[in-house]
Amino acid sequence: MVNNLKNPTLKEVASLAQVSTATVSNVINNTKHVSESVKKQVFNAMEALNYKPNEIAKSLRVQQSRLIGILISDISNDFISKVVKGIENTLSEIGYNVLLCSTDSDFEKEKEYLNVFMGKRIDGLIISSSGTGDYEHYEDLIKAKVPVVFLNRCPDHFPSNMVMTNNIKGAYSATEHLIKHGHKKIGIITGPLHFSTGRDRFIGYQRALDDYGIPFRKEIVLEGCFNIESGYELTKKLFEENIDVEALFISNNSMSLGAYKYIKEQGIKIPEEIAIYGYDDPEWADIVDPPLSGIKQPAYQLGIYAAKKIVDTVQGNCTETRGIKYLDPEMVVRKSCGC
Amino acid sequence: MVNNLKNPTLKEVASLAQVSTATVSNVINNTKHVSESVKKQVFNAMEALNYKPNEIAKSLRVQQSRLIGILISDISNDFISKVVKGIENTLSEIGYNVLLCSTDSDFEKEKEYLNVFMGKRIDGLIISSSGTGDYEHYEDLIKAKVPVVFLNRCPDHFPSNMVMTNNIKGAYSATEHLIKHGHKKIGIITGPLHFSTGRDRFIGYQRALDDYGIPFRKEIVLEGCFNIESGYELTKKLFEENIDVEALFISNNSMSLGAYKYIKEQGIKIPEEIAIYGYDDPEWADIVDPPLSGIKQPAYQLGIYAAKKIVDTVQGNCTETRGIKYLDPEMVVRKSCGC
DNA sequence: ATCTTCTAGTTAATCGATTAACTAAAGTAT
DNA sequence: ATACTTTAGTTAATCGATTAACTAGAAGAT
Repeated sequence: MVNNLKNPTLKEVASLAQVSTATVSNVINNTKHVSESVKKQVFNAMEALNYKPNEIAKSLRVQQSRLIGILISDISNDFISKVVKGIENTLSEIGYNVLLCSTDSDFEKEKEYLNVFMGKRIDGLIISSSGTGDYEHYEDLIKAKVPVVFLNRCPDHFPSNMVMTNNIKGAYSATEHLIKHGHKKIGIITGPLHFSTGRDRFIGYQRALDDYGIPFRKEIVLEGCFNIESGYELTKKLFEENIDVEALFISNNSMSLGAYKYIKEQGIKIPEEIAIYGYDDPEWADIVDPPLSGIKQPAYQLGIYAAKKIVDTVQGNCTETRGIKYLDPEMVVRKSCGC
Repeated sequence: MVNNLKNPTLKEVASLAQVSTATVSNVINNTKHVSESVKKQVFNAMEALNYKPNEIAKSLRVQQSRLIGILISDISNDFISKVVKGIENTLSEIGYNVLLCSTDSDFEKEKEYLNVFMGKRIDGLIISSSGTGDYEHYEDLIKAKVPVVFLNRCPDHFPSNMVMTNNIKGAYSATEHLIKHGHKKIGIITGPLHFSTGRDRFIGYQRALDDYGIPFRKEIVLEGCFNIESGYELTKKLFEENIDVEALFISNNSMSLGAYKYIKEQGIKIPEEIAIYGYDDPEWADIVDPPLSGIKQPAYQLGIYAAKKIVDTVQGNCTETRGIKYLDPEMVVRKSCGC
C-alpha cells in the first residue's frame, strides 16, 4: 500500500501510469503533445493517488517562486487593508500569491523582512512602508535585481516604478474648498513631512494658500504621526493654546478620527467654531456629526494597479524603470467643511 | 568574475572558502562543530559573495515550507485585519511567514485557494472563512494531514482546534444590559445563522430573553449578511414596517454602521426612539452621536493565540485535536444603550 | 528501396540546499 | 605499541519537479 502520510510524487504517478516522469510533467503542463490514451492513463493515476504537484520543487527547478511580497506598515489601517485586498484579488487571478509582512514602521523589522523575502526568493515586491525615510536597506534588493513597485510612499531617487494617488492635487482641492468657504485662517494637521505622503499633502496645502494670496503661517502647521493619538494631541494643542484658526485640513483618516475625538469630548462645534476637511474617506465619515468631508483615495484601484505593474515587471513586459503612475483622488463633500 | 545576475549558491561559497558544502551548511545552521578558523573562512566567503541561503531549496530538502496560510473572507474588515495583524506579528517572531488569501466568502475561490495552499505545501493553515457553512472541501486538508486552526467561525464536527471569542456570552451580556434598562421589546439584527458567529450571538440573545422571562418574538429577528448594506436595509425595514421594538441588538460592526447610517439619515433619536447595543468595538464607536455601546472582541489577542496554536500543532507540541479556546469579549458601555 | 522528417515517447542532468555514512588524523587508555 | 575514541572534516544521495538531448518507429518523398 502507498504511504498515506506523504504526498504522492510525480514519480509515483509515472510508475502507476507506466510512463516516464517527463511524460507526466508534459501532461500536467501541456508542454508537449501526448496521445490521448496516454493522457488518460496519466490523469487516472493522478486521480487515484490524489496527486498535487509540489510547487516547492517546481519553484526550485524553474527558478521562480510565484510569490509577491507585500511590505506595509500596518495592515489594520482602513486604507491599507483595502489596498492589500486589491493587490491580493488581482494577483491571485494571475496565479501569484501574497507573502504579507507588516512592519509597524519599525526599521529593524523592515530590514529583517527584506532578508526573509530574499531568502524565499520572491519574484517581486510591493512596498508601502518605511518609517524613517531611510532607504539604504533597499540596496540589497536592487543588487539582487528584485523587481519592486513602491506604493503611495515613495523614495526619491530609486530605479523602481511607483504608484500613488496625486496627493498634491488632493490636498490642494481640500484647501481650496475651505478657502472658497471664505476662510483665510486655515491650519493643517499633517503627518511626518519626510514621508512623501506627508510632504505632498503639505505642498498641496501650501500651494493653494499661495494661489489665493493667503500668507503662510508657520504656527498653524502641526506635524505629528499618521495615527489617532497624534490627531487627538495636535487638536488639543491647537485649542489649548488658543491658536487663531477658523478651519483645518487634516492629512489622513486616523488623524481625523483623533481630531473628532477631542472635538466631541470638548463639545466644540463643527463647522461653526472650526471647519474641517480631511484626507481619506473612512467608512465612518457619513455617520459622524457632522459628516466628514474628505479626499477619497482609490485604495482598491491602487492595489490593482500595483499588482498589475509588479507582475508586468516580473514577466519582463514592462521595461520602464522609473515610471510614476498617479491615480486621482476624489472630493467627497459633506458637512464638516461648512457646506 | 562571478555572475552578478544570479544569486550565489552554497556551492560557490564552499569553493571560495575551500571547504565542502557540508561544512558550509554546518556553519550556517550550527549543526556540527566546526573549528573557529574554518568558520571564519566560511563567513568571509559568504560576506564576499553576499550570500543568502535559498529557502526554496531548503524547504524541498527538509520538507517544510515555514509558511502558514491564512484563509479569510475579507481583509478590509476592521476586525479581521486586526486579527491578521496579531497572527502576522506572532508568526514572524517564530520564523514563519504568512500566505494571505482573501476569499470574499466565495465558495469556488475558497476551494481553489485550498489547492494552492496544498501545492505550496504550507505547514499549517488558519481559517476564518467559509461562506456557505459547507465544509466538504476541507476534507482534502484532513486527508493530507495539514494542521488547521479555525478562527471565530468554526464547523461543528471537525478534527481541528479552534479559537474563538465567547459569542454566546457576549451577546448575552449585551441583551441583558438592554433588559436592565427596562426594555422588553428587544429586536436583533443578525448575520447568517449558519455561521457559528451568527448563530452563537443569536443564542446568547435568546438565552438572555429567556432567563429574564421575556417571550421570544420571531418577527423582531432580522437576519442578513454581516455587511454595511445589510445593516442599513434591515434597519430600514424595521422602521418602515413600524415593527414594535424599543431596543436593538446588532450582531457585528458593519451592520451597526449600516444601522447608524439609516438612523442618521432619518433623524431618528438614539436611545429615545431606539436603544442600541452592538457587537464589536470599531474605532469610530466613540465619535458617533451617541457613542455606540458594544461588545469588544480581543481581535489582536485572538490572532496571537491562533498563531501560537498552529505553530504548536505544526511542531508536534500540541496533541489536542479538538480543543476549543474561548477568549472573553468585553463590554464597552457608552450612550447608545441609554446609559 | 532508401533517405528524410515527424511523432511520441524516454533518459538523465539539473535546481540548491541537507544529512547519513564515511575517513583520516589526533588523542587516550592499557 | 596497540586498540579504541573523538574530532573535524568530506562524499554523495536525496528532496520532487522540469527539460535538453536522445531514440525508436511510423509516415512521406523521390
